[in-house]
Amino acid sequence: MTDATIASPLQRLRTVLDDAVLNVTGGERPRSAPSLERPKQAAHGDFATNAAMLLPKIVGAAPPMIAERLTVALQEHLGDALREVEVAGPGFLNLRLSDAWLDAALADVVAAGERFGAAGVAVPEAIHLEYVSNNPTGPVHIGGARGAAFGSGLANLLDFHGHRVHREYYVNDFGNQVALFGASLQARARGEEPPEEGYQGSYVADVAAEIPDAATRPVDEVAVAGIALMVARQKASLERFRTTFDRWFSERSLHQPRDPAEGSAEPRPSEVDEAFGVLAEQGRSFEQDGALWLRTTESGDDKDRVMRRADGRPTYFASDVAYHYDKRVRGFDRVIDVLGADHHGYIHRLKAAFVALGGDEDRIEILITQFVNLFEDGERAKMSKRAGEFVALDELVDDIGVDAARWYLLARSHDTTIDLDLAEAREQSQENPVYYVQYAHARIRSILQRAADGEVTGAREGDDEADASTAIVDGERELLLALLAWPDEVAEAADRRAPHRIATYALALARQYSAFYRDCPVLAAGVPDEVRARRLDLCRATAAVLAAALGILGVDAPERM
RNA sequence: GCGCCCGUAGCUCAGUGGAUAGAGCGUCCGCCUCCGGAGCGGAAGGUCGAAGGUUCGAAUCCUUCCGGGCGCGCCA
Repeated sequence: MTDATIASPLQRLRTVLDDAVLNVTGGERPRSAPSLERPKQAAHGDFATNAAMLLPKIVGAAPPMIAERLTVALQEHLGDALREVEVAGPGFLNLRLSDAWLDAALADVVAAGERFGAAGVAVPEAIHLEYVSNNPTGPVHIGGARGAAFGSGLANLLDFHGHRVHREYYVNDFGNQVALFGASLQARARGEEPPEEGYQGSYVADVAAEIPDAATRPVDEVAVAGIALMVARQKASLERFRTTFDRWFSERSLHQPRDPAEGSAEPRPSEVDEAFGVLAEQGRSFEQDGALWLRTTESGDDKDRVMRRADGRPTYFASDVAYHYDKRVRGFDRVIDVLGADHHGYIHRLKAAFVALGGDEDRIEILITQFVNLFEDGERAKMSKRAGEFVALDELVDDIGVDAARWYLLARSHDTTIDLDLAEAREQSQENPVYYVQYAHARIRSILQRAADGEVTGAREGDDEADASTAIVDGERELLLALLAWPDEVAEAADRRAPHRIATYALALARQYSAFYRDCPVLAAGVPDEVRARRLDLCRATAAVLAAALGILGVDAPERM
């Protein structure tokens, strides 16, 4: 079975519902697709739909009346699979499915294994995803940590959903900050203080010590060597944080002439110059006061932006323009930039550049991650007091661990500020949500291992009084319904660029499993074989979905803890 | 002043048109003859910042206002 042929049980049910709707309307579709979701209350059935309430204008009848007609249509389509339908409230249709349907659905889930819920996207895209992009003149700081958690989580999520994701880090290795970094390194190598506006962090001396002859070499060579070392350090920090990239894109490369095209001896102009040429051709740029400007106001910016100063030096924005030119030329279906909150003012100008260079406005998304405030027992935390440094990603990971750090940074929507209490994430780690989910996974794996070893535990008190019925009980049903929601959760989270939804879902599923674990013995003697088989399947499916969810979040799914 | 984000339980946060608004932590009361107690059950706790509006229906959409964060360079 390939990914493309994995149709989720719920998806098939939705198709039936759509058919029923078309039957009732005579072929016309409602403006918005009918919902098909688990109702909040168990009394409202396995699934509920608002379909009847979307159709009054089309059908010319009141929702309850339409619901009755939908009921008939659904009964025709589903037959015995449908155990019960009721019209409730303002026109909701509450569906209850038969054991046979549920068993078949479970079989589908188990067959799909860890790929259940994967590759569900209707139109896969090649997506360029840029995230973190810290300056290479210091360690990855807490803002970068959030960008890393969100960016890598989003990349994993989009990938799981069926897109092709290219992960990229933009290295700002160009401009006067690089020169300043070089000067700071050389000063440290000579045992001097860095320049007034230079880099003061303690890491500067460490890096300087790794550069041969740093005290005497030309300062620009020191700068280049220093940047290379810093990038390597960032790479190591990020890999430890389970955040990787397909490419580390050099800003400097945008300013350098490129190798000749095939069959030519002439070097090609830099991408900056080429982008400038395209913009001039398109009439998107203009010269004023000797400077070269881009008309970013056409994309909602509050003023136009300079790309090249009167003295010929490019601005930082020139690099952005060329970088987005490069992204566009590389031929992705979509470009997503993940930026920190302090860059939200750049949204318009980046979109303007992308569009001016021939990109489609709907093909670029700029996502802003909000700030992270660290607390320690309710007080503002001061982790790194070394001058000139923000709290480093490494320190955070040393303190609370990769799994907790990723969970806390990824379990919340990217556009809300996070107040992270380190004492809570660290000292109460035993009761941390992330460990709760991991525990559920480890516990299931343990049961599955025992089952594989042929273990049967003693009958539990009360078990022998139970009849030998093989009907699906509430604990099984609720867990299965939670599992069936997984593909929808993935689709929703991916479409909304909201990996935090995966964390919310994983926690809810782990809770649901706990209820099942409490009420439904798997290995106990006296459990009918058919029931044990079903419960083992539920265990297998839950473990697979938890592992997939944790995998998206970049959190370990341990076999034992 | 203008722009972006946020305002939901004591705290941290889910919930972007559906039925009685949820979780974790914290607090209180219970549960280890039982597949992993890193667990389970229960309780208390909410004018969803405020006021209008749209709708059969609003935490969710619109308007205004009030709080908080961030940004408004020919710096990078």
